[in-house]
Amino acid sequence: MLTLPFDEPAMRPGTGTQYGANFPLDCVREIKVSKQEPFLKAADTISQTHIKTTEDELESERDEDEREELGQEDEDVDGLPGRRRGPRKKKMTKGRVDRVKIRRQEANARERSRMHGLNDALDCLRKVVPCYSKTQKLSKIETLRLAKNYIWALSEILSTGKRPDLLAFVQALCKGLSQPTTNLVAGCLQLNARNVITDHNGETSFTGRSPFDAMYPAPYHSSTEAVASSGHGSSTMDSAKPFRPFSSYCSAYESFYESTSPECSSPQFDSGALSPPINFNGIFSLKHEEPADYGKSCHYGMRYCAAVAGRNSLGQNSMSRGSSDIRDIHVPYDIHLRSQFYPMQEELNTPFHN
DNA sequence: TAGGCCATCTGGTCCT
DNA sequence: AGGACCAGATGGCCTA
Repeated sequence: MLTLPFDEPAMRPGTGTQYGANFPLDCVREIKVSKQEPFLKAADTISQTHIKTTEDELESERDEDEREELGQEDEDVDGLPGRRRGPRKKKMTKGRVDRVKIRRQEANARERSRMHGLNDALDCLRKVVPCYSKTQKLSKIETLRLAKNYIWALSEILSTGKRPDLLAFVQALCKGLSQPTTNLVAGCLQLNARNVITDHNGETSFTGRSPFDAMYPAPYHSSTEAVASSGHGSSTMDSAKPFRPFSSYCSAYESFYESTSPECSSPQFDSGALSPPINFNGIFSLKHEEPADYGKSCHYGMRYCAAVAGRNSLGQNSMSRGSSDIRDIHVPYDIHLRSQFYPMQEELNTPFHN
């Protein structure tokens, strides 16, 4: 018989709600110990403790099943031997029931593992779209929508080579997002969230006094102030703190287009007291600071930077504004510093290559 | 308390 | 046969 029968307390429904009613607690302990492929281990545990240790017993049960199929099942349900139609249905002996249960648990473990992999990938995606926060994560669907909008918006910038309207950029990001997420993104980008409204069709619209006022509602606002002025609750304000503030996008944006915004040219900004974490989501970055997950994001960014670096002499600050040729787009950030990281690149990308 | 989001289980389908 | 993938069902948690 099985070493851990299903009528054991550990296997009863309700004893391990996090891992499902039928998931053995021993496996849970192993799962918590091992972060890598936890549920494969769990499946192994099931396999080894339930299958390998009872191999002989199962073998004998298999023989028993075969005997039943060959012999006893000749007497069909009607009690009329030799008169059965359709595929012969195997009788569910206790051994077969147990094996089905084990297979089901293994499949559940694989499914959990698969979903965890999917969630991990989604977490990676959250880190490379605007508005990343460890404390207040975007939902799955909003992450996908924001990523789609972000790709679209960046593609527009690259294809046109023109300075896009900043508000339009944010509106493009928020298109199709729920109002709470729109508020969140607007807060992250230090826009007045009240001015970016999502209608029933998911279209974003501007309702502020003027685009300039919406972007720069005060001589200089910290991220929390900007969001607080939106009147959309302190939760957004508090949660905005760990976000990358828009000044990071703003500075990259301005460096890209050789112009300044009132916000970023403010004395406080210049003083460095509010030195922004410079990251354009791994695509552009300045030299000030590397995010904690730089190694992950640069996997995406470096490839792009390398492509640009191969065509342009980095360090030049000229840009042919309005050019539609991507080769003419100059990225004036310290990408050359990034190129110094090339020896590290393989190391950084190792997890991805594995 | 309703609704949103999520993790998990489960059975079906497809592919190797 | 077994694994991957998918979608529906279900229950828990959280928030407005």
